[in-house]
Amino acid sequence: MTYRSRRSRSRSRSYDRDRGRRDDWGRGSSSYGGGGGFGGRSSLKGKQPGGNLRKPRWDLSKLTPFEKNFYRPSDAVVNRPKHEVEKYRNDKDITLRGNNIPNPIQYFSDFTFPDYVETEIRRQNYEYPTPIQAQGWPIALSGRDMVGIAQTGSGKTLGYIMPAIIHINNQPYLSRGDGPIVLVLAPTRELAQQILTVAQDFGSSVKIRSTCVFGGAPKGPQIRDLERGSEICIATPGRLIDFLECEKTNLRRCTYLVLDEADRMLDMGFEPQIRKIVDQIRPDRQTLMWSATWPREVRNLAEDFLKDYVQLNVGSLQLSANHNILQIVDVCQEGEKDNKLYQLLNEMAQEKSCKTIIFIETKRKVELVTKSLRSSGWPAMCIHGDKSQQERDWVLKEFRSGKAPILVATDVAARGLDVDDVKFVINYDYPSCSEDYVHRIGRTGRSDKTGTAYTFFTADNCRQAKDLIDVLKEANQVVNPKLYEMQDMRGGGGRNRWRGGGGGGGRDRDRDRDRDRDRDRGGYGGGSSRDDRRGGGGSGYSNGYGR
DNA sequence: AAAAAAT
Repeated sequence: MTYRSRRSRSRSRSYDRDRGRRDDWGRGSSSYGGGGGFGGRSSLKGKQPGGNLRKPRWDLSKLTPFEKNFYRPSDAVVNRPKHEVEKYRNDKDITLRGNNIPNPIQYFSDFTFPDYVETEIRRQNYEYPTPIQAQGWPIALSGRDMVGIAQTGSGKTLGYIMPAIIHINNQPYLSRGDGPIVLVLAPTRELAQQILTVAQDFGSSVKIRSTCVFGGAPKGPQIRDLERGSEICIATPGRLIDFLECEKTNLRRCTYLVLDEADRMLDMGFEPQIRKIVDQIRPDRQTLMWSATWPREVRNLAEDFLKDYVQLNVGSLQLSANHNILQIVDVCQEGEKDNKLYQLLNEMAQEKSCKTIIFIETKRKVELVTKSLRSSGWPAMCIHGDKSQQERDWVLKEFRSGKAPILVATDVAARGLDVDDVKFVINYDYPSCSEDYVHRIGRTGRSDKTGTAYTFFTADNCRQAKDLIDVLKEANQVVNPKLYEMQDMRGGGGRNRWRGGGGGGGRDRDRDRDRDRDRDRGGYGGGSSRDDRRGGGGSGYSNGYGR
């Protein structure tokens, strides 16, 4: 007997008994948003996104017993003995803040997983949970809210999808007209689709239906999926609000909310949309928020959306890149870039696998460079936000499969994209903030592989020099001496978006970071001195910058 | 100044 059937059978009687009253809360009138649920009819042309959505009046006292207790902590959680836990956390550079934090699980065997999860873990040949999963799963499975701060590629998608699937299996089946139980919000369409594949890999064997809701694609199929019932919905904000407004779906059944790449979504100005959506979800939901950084804006969002949450941080809070990546910075003139690019591509073409992403600042330049590459016979394709979604999907597919091993891209591809075997990242233009640099080069060196990042750095980028030097040093890379000259050209640290945006210079950021660290120490008593790892000096790399 | 995201 599967976990699901066991669970739902033991629960089904009380659930059925409650169904009559359930309608009071669900589709009925009394306590829910005043007559007919979400917003009025569709006389809403030309309004602001979500302007039509009314915030439901949540009357939690009128919930049925089941709804009140919509989730019971999973019996899959096993608490490890304490001394092992401390050792694990120290080894993995994991920091935590919060009350009553469940102990991590280090091996899959530490869990008594439901059968279907074990089957899936075996089928996909996972050996160990990643650190984010090892510490994140017990938290998520115990029903707690959490913030996970980790770079992408750390296994965080499965970190929230697996608990989501167990969560769903503790719920009654969807009825006609029910919206999703699990909602995942993501910043870009590509990322949303990528999360969908993880959800489907894991969920399909237990008949959990996942669907993806995003713009640029026909609405029909998405609406059909929602109407048929999907337990998991992964969405970019705009299209979801659209569907909520015209009542193609609703969030009345949603009890598990994931905000992925929260810092990115805030950067992109999604905050009002996110708030509109979250307002539609019952306040006693379980909320998981994921972010690569922990700036004030994200902290504020966490304070607003999460209750008594556990903050889990894997890796250091300072801006740092994956250490499996060889980072080479070429300080040069704008006009030299094209020749240098061709030179690099020629060298790379010698390698066996040579999937390469070239990042360029503007959509127009992306087009130009792609054209020039193609006319020289390079198998390059490009992706940016002005292309039709169809084209974006197709290009990405060709790149993933290796048919088109050179991808020229704007920052639409900078974050979260998980493509196997990307060997090289070329920053043709240095990004506007160094955090994006870390994300871009993170497209290579995924899942313990190695990769190389070449970066063209011009005098125009000098205000970013200090951040870049810090990142290079932290990753024990050779620092091109010309970078120090660049840094001197404009004193240290320019303003950067990733810490508080307005007016934050390098010094502000250091202060911010120190305070974070102090709070960590106070919070759980063990704040390891992450910064001590800095300044590791030279590595064995002899690289050819400045060629 | 630019990128992303609903039509």
